[in-house]
Amino acid sequence: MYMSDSGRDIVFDIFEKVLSRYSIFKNRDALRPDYIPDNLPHRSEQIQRLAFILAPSLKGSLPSNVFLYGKPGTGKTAVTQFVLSRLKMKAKEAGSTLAISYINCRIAGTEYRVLASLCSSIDVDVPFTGLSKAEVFQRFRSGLERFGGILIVVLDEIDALVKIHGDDILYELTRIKESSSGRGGVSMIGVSNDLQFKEFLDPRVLSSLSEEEILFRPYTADELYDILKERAEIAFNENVLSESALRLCAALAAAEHGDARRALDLLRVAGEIAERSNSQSVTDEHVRRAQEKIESDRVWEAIKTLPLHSRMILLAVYVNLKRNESKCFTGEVYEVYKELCEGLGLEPLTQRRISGLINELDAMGLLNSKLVSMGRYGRSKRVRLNIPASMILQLLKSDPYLSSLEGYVEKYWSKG
DNA sequence: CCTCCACTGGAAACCTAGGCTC
DNA sequence: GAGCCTAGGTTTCCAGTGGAGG
Repeated sequence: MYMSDSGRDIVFDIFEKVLSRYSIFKNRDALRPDYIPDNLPHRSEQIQRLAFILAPSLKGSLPSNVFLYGKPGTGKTAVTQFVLSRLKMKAKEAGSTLAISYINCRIAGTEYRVLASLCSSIDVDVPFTGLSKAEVFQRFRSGLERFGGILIVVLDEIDALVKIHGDDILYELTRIKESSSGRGGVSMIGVSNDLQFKEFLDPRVLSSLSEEEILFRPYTADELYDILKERAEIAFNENVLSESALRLCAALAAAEHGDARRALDLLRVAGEIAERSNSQSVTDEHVRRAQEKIESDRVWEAIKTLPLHSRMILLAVYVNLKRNESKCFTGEVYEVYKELCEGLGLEPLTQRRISGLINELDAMGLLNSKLVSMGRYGRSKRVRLNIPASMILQLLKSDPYLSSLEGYVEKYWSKG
């Protein structure tokens, strides 16, 4: 049996400590990103407008399509969920035939999956692959006819879908209204993080989708403070959170384009750090450490989910950087990458593909690549690592497949 | 002013994995 | 089982290019 110094069971010790300790949190869930509070500060205007637009659905007539846009963490999703949950309740009371389908386009990923998820919201079964899009759409259409009520479709992060797959699906959806006979139909709420996104849309789609528009400005530091204060009262026990820590959270998040989600994350993680270090209160220091932790978690999360060849590229960049200092262009990275592949008995991808993957890693912020011209000596991307070397070590250790390269990489570890 | 390097990045073709209908 | 569909990753092909050195 594992005994602590005092001779008691270590595990019980921990459990009892947690049970007996004056805890920091009263309700940690209130700081989670999917928590929808009963009050959304500084968003009453948007809530009222959205409610006003959607209200006709209770009487069986089709609401206008709405387009919500604003930067991440400005309350678009929260306002939508807030209004829709109440709409759902009222519809039940009033006995209206109303269905709501919430789809996050970035998570759904493809047009097909968006369609499939639309189908499932009106109880139409479709396989997750295999059908032509036209077929799925046909099933959706006839399912809708059978359903006979109003379907409110929320397309969250709609910009992600359109940028990759175009606006065909939106065009088809806006046309349903015209072609379907009688009552019922589809009403769309498009939600976009990208303010310039409208330029990607076909004018016909745009005019139909944005019959109404609601703009979400970034929160100011003061507004963020109000939001945090309200949540903190639900989430934390009394006198745990210092005023200055709260201010700091608001200020840090305001500096990052007024992102409320970020602000709440900061507060939650700061609370967790405080709790773990047995502190009685959450201080500025905890908030700063939370800031660092969130950033490094974000990076590690990105690395962890990287496909094998992208990981190899990170390694190759690292090794190449150690090997010959300043010079680090696509060609050299590719040479090192091929060596690593050989070491693992792996068929290397082409340089064209690697060039593309480097661009992807750049977009994720794990690498910095810059196109430079060296005149007579050609044109290439200068690549730099944008993550701490400790992450590379962590990557090597965590991936059983790559760990066999550890010795190879370590040769260059001490250098530089 | 011209050349020519070492790539870049667009486009299309190809491959695989899944799944439909008949 | 043949013949068709799609998504997603990859390869193949190739025209295009900024600027140092001639």
